[in-house]
Amino acid sequence: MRLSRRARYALRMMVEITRQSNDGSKVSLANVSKRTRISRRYLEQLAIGLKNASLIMGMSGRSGGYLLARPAEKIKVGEIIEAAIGPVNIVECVDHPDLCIQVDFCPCRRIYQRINQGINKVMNEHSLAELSDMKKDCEIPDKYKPTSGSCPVR
Amino acid sequence: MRLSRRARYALRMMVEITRQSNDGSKVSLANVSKRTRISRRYLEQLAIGLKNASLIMGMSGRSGGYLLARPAEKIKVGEIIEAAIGPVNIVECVDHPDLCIQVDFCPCRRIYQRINQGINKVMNEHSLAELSDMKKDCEIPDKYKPTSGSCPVR
DNA sequence: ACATATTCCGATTGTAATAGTAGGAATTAA
DNA sequence: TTAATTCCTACTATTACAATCGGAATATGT
Repeated sequence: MRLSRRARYALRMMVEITRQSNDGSKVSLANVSKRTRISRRYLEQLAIGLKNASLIMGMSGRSGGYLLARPAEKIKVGEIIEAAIGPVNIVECVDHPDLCIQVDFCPCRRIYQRINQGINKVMNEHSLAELSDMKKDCEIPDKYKPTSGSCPVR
Repeated sequence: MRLSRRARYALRMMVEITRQSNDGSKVSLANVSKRTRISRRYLEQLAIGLKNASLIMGMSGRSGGYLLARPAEKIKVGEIIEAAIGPVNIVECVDHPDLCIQVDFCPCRRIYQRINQGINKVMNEHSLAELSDMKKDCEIPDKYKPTSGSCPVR
């Protein structure tokens, strides 16, 4: 039961945009890619989803880039994850009750719902601002920064 | 972020064993298969894991079968799921910190840990006995029971 | 005007995890 | 000795995910 890389990359991307965009300036995906070591191509895909969810705004053109659509305090972690991978439900029967003939008699259903609630509660208790706060050792020291090759950070 | 079918089947299997084994009697996988519509072959695989985790005991031979290794009250949902799919961690870096060069500087790590804690808390708050309790509409009415074919219950 | 850096869009391919099947050995009761 | 069971290992199919690719549209700086 893993959180997909897609979701984690989306979080890292948002953190990076927040950190780089100090005074509402635009941040290019090329820059985000350099600092996160996630390929620009992949970031582009993620950006579309985040944009459609109205979490960021994108400007095309030469000095284009992205910026947050709202203050980081008002963007919840859960919103970012949902934008990246859709609603978080650990079982299908929540989205598609008709897939299971025993939904109404399923002894486990209540447990699944509670786990779901637990996950979503935590995700919506924390904002992007909290994640982006750099008050202590949130910066990767140079000696850990790879200089080339694909992303060794998972 | 779905709970695998393997884990859900393991839960259903355990519930079925609990319900069928009233006075500590053995329950054959053939019977479990009939009632759950999960293939006997697949149940066999799951049973191995549950047995290794000391949740059930298996007796070979003609009138063999499985029974709970402990009272259902003392078996937590989390134990069953862990026996089926291993420890529940939504990110790899908990199991394998060396996979990510930025573990110590990861802004998201705390969130991941909290979500993990939330999930595991719920899973260990509930016992197999609770799931197996049949006090109300936990039985699939006959009209919903498939008579042949592969498992339509997911 | 033009070159360039960017977002934007759809398609494709590669890869790993999961689901499910299969054959047959070992065990034990009827 | 037959039959029903657990037990063990391997294989195959399917699916979801990760990642790449080509190129169009857009805007900017020079």
